[in-house]
Amino acid sequence: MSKHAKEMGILKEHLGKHQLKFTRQRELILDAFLKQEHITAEEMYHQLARKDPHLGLATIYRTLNLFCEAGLAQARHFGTQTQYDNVSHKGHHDHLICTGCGKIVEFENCDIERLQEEVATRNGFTIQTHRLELYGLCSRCRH
Amino acid sequence: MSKHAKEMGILKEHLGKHQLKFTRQRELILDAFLKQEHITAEEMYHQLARKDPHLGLATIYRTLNLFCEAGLAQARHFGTQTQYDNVSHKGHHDHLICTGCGKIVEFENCDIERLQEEVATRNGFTIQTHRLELYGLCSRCRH
DNA sequence: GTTGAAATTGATAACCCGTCTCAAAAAGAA
DNA sequence: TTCTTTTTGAGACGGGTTATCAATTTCAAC
Ligand SMILES: [Mn+2]
Ligand SMILES: [Mn+2]
Ligand SMILES: [Zn+2]
Ligand SMILES: [Zn+2]
Repeated sequence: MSKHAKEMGILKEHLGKHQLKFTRQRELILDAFLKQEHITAEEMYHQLARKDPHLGLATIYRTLNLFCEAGLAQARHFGTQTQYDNVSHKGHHDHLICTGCGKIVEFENCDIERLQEEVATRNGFTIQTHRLELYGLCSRCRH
Repeated sequence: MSKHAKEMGILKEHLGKHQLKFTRQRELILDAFLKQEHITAEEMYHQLARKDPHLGLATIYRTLNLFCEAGLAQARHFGTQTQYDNVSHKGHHDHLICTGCGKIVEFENCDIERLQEEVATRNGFTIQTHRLELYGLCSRCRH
């Protein structure tokens, strides 16, 4: 049994439902993706160049976006490039981002989420998604 | 006394401190900007084309960024284009965004802000800025 | 295992948004 | 008015992502 059998199953189910095909590239990219917390398309491009020098950047973008549709990833726009966030084996979470060194810390806070719901309700909204990012200096960069 | 005397004063003070000049374009753009809650550079470009058909898009971008430096505006990246948020006469606030009609509602919630500080402290971070956006359907779009 | 329709891939062109460049114009202190 | 400095407008440019399209691969049906 492969290391990422569960996620591979999720992907295959999504492919089946949308008459999409299981390819060597999709398998390769999923394997690499699941080893990361966050990764950009370019980073993955360079990383995978060793395993398959012919893998195109467009394929990486297409595949990471496919993972988002399948619920395995979530696209986040921290800085200039899109970060693809691995959410397959942890639930929703938000981020602390160090403006000094770029370090990213994940966190989850039910109290904040609850207050968000309250705000939405008070304004007649039904929340579908949200984005909470805290930018600042980590302990190392403060000194 | 002009309608936007206070903000014009803030701008002029900023200009003075940085040996920048007060121009017809900057005055025109500030006047238009202060009538909005949020606006993109393109929107303002088209809107002002009537008053001055020769006003360049680059000037609008430069001037809106200047307003950010002067503390009159804040750049926000809701969708694909940068929204310049009028913060001159209200303090910091966050946003509810309707994914149906694009409506944007501003809100402020001290409890959420306090919890954010707690999360940051717990992780050794000092917050500089944050971004909180709640995406969902407004009451009209839900039906 | 072959066949053949449908999906996918990779190279690269196109795209979008925003910034940069630079010569001409405007500001404003003296 | 003079003269230096800043600003402007037109368009070129740049980074990140998506669109295009011919060649290849997948996979269901024989
Ligand atoms: Mn994350
Ligand atoms: Mn606002
Ligand atoms: Zn840091
Ligand atoms: Zn709506």
